[in-house]
Amino acid sequence: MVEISSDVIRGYNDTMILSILLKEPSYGYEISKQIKTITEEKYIMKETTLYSAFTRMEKNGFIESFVAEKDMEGNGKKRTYYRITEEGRNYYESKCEEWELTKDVVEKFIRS
Amino acid sequence: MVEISSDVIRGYNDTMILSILLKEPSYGYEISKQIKTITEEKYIMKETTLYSAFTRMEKNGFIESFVAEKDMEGNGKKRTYYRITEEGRNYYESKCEEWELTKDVVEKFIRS
DNA sequence: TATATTTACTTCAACAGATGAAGTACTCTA
DNA sequence: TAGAGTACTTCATCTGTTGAAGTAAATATA
Repeated sequence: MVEISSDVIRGYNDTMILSILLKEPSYGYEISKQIKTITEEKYIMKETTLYSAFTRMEKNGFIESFVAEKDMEGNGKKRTYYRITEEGRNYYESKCEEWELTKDVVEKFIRS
Repeated sequence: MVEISSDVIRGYNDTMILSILLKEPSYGYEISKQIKTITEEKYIMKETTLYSAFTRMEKNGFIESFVAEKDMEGNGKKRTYYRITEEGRNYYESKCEEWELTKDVVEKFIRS
């Protein structure tokens, strides 16, 4: 089985998280499960990678956090939710452009 | 202008170098110029990145070095040439497979 | 012939992001 | 009431990239 190495996906962890936050605010555990589902378990983001991405992106102004005691139905434990900012949206857009370029570049070196 | 960040291309610097060495042995300065040409200057590998990749890959057994005083025409200065090994070829092949998977995964998070 | 540019590297310290290990604590289910 | 699931946090370590700086031979230009 081929596995994705961290050096390859490194530049896109933040982008994945932001793409999920584009739809609605969410929190760590939920985002982690979504990434697993969306990629059909081809990629599982490590907890430490995820939470350190939150810290970094909040510092960079790409996301904002707020604490919610319970979910809408009054279930679950306290969570830290994150919401994407305007800067986050812009960053996401620029990453999408960068991806097209990266794909072009890398594929010149990949056997077809 | 969109620029490729190091975190994105990180996992593919070694692959690019190996793909050039698949054709014939080469050396730093020449490989660097080839990458620039092949990518139409969309990606320029930094010297330190390139030379540290050589050290790492030689240690990993993906490439072997030999010194040539001059080129075929008797021009130029002393160079350290690198030749890809069987392990290097295998590594290259596995990276190509990994790339297909990575592309699939990343594109699930990129706006189309 | 003197100077500038190109070729061909090397060394080193600093940095950022990913990671494993370990721990905390609450909630839900059987 | 025990165990699984939820929801994180802290910390030390590792790897690859990078900037800055330096070395030195070969070639082009004036």
